[in-house]
Amino acid sequence: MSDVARHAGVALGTVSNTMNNPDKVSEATRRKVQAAIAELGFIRNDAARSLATGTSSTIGIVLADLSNSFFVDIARGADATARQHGMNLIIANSDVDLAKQSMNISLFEESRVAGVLLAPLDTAYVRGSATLLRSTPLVLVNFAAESGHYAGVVADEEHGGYEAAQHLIGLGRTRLAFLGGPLLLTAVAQRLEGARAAVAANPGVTLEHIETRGLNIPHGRHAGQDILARGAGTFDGLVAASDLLAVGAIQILDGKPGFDVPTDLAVVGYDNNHFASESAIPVSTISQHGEEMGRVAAQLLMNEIQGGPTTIKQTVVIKPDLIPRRSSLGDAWRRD
Amino acid sequence: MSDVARHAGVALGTVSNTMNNPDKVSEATRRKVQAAIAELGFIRNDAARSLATGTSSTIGIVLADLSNSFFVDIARGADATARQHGMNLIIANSDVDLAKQSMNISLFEESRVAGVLLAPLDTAYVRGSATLLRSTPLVLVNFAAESGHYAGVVADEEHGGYEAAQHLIGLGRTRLAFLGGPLLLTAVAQRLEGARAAVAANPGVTLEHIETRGLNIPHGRHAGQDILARGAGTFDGLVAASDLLAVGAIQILDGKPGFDVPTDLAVVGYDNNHFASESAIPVSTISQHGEEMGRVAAQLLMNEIQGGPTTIKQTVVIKPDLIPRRSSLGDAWRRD
DNA sequence: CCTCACAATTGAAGCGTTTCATTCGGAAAA
DNA sequence: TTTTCCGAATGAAACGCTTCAATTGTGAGG
Repeated sequence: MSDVARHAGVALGTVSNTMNNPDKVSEATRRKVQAAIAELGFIRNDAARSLATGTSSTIGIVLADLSNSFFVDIARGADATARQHGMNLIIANSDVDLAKQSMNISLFEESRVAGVLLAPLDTAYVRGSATLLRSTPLVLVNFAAESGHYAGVVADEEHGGYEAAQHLIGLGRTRLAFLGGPLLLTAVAQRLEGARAAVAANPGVTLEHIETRGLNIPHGRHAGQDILARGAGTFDGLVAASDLLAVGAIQILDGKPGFDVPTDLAVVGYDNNHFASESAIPVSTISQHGEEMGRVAAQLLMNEIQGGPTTIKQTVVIKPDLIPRRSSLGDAWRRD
Repeated sequence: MSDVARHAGVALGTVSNTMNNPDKVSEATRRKVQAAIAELGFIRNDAARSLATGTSSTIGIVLADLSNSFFVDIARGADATARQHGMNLIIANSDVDLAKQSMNISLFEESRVAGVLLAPLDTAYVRGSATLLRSTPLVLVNFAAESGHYAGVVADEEHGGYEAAQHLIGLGRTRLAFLGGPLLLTAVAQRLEGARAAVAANPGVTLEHIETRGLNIPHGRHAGQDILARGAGTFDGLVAASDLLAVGAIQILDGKPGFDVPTDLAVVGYDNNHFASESAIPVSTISQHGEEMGRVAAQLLMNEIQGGPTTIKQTVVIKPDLIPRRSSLGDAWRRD
C-alpha cells in the first residue's frame, strides 16, 4: 500500500481513506490514488485489514452434507441475504462427519469470520456442548438449540407430517403407512407424530409405521418389498419420511399388479429434493423451504453481529408446505 | 497470545513455538503452555498469523453451480486431497453468474488464500482475460486454458460422446439421435463430435442431431415431443448431452406405444448426476468422475503452491466412463 | 575449575492495514 | 493585514502473530 501512496504522491492514510472513506478525500486525490492502484495492480491484504480492524466481512456456513440439495438451498438463501448486507459467504462441507464439522467450525473461528451459520448433523454434537464458540456469533439452521443458547431456524416437522397425511386423507385414502426411521432421528419422530395427529383427527383412517434403518433409496426399496409382501390393498396411501425413501419404494412397487402409483397407492415424500420433481413419476413432497431458512438464518446472524451478544436468541419456526405431484394426484396433476 | 505467555510464565516466542515447532520446546514447557491455552480458551488469530507468515493454509474453490452435483463432486475430491496436505478448502458458489464469479475470485485473492481452484462457466470469462490472478496460483477445472497459462483438469468430452454412441451401437441400435445444445457450449459440441465419430466407424448406423436450447429437463421434454411427433421407429437409440435432457425425454416418451424405454428406444445420458441412478428408470450415463477431477486439480494446485510460478502448467485430461443402467440395458441390468 | 557446545528460551522487529490526533493550507471574517 | 475555521492530508501507533539474532543455562571435555 505504501507503494501506491508513493506512486500517487500521497500519504499512507490517504490511500486507506480513498478505499474506506471516499468522502473524506478530495475528488482530485481520489482519482490519483485510484489510478495508482489500477496501475500497480494493488490488491488489499485482507489479513492485515481484519487484523487492524478486528472484524471481517465474511461469514461462514458449515453444512452437514453438500450432496443433499436441502443444504445447498440453505446455502443459497444465506448467500443471498449475506450479499444484501455487503458480506460474503464461504461454505465448508462436513460430509456427514462429526470430526470434519468440528474442524470446519474452528477453521472459521480462527479465520475470525464475522459469524457462523451451522447446519449440523442430527446428533449429539450441538446438544452436548453448551458453548460451541467463545465469541463468534453462531446461528443454527435446521436444529434447535437447547434453552436459547443460540438463535436458530427450524422447520416445523410435525406440521409437515400432518400435512402429508392430511393430503392423502383428503384424497380419500384410509389405510396409510408411514415409512421412516430410525426414530432416534428427531426429525423423523416428529414427522411421524404429525402424521399420527392427522389420522387421529379423521375417524376411520388407520396408520401403520413401517420402520426403516435409514432414509436412502435402498431403505425405500427394502420397505417396498415388505409392502409388496403384505399384499395388494393392504395400504392405499404412503407417507415417506424422505423423498429418497419414496422413490425407492415406488421403484419396487409401481407396475406390480395392485400397486399402481398413485391409483392403488398414493405416495408423498419429504424434503423436496431436486430430483423429486425430476423422477419419472414426479413425487409429491413436503418442501422445507431451504432457501428461506437460509435467508432467515443469515438475517438472524446479521442481527447478532450488529447487535452484539445481548441480542435475544430467538428460534424461528418455518412451516413446510405440501407440493402435490403425480405420485399422489395422478393424471389430475399438471406440471407448471 | 501474550496472555497465554504470561499465564504460563514463558515468553511470547515460546508460545508460538509450541504451536508451530513443538520440537523446539522442552516437554515441560510445552505442557505448561498447552495448559494455559486450554484454560484461557485461546484461539489463534489466523489473520495475524498469515500476515506475519505471508502464507495461508487455506485454498478456495469457485464453483459455477452448486446445484449441479458434478460440481459438488469436484469440491469433494478437492477437499479430500487438500486435507491430505493439511490444507483446508472453502467453497464459493457463483450460481451461474459471471459477476458473482469475479467477486468470489477477488474475495479469495484479497484473503490471500494459498491457491484457487476455478470451475468456471463455459463462457468467455477465462478465455478473455489472459491473467486472472496476479500472484495467487490458479488451477482450472473442467475448462482448458489457452496456451498453458494455467494448469487444469478437463474431461475428454469427445471420448464420452464416442462411448455413449458406441454403447448403443453395440446393443444393435442403428438409428441414433443426439440430443443437445446450444452448440456454442463447447462441451456439447465435443460430445456430438465424439458420437459422430462412433457412427462414422460403423457403416449402416445413422445419427441425427436434434438441437435443444439448453440442457435441462424442460428442454428434454420439448425434444421428447419432437421425437414423438416423428413417429415410432424413427429412432431406436438416443444420446443425450445431459442426464436432465435424458430424463425429460424419457418422461415424455416412455409408456407411449412404440416408445418403450429401452425396448424401442435405448437412452444414454451424460454427467452421472446423482439423480440419474435414482429416477424410476435409472439412466445409463457417462460419468465425468468429478471427484477424481477435483482430486487431480487440487494436486496440481499443491504442486504449484510448493513449486512456485516456474512449475509447468500441465493440463490433465480425464477420460469419462460409461455407466450402463436400465435405460439402455433394460432387464439385463442388475443393480449393484 | 574453566571452556565449549548446544539446547532452550527470550524479546524485539516486522508483516500491511486502519485509526486518530496532528498538521497544513487556503478562504472567510475581523 | 491578522485571525479563525474547516476540510484535506499526514504519519505514528496499534492489531496479534512469526521469526531470528541474542541470551541463558547445562553438562561434557579438558
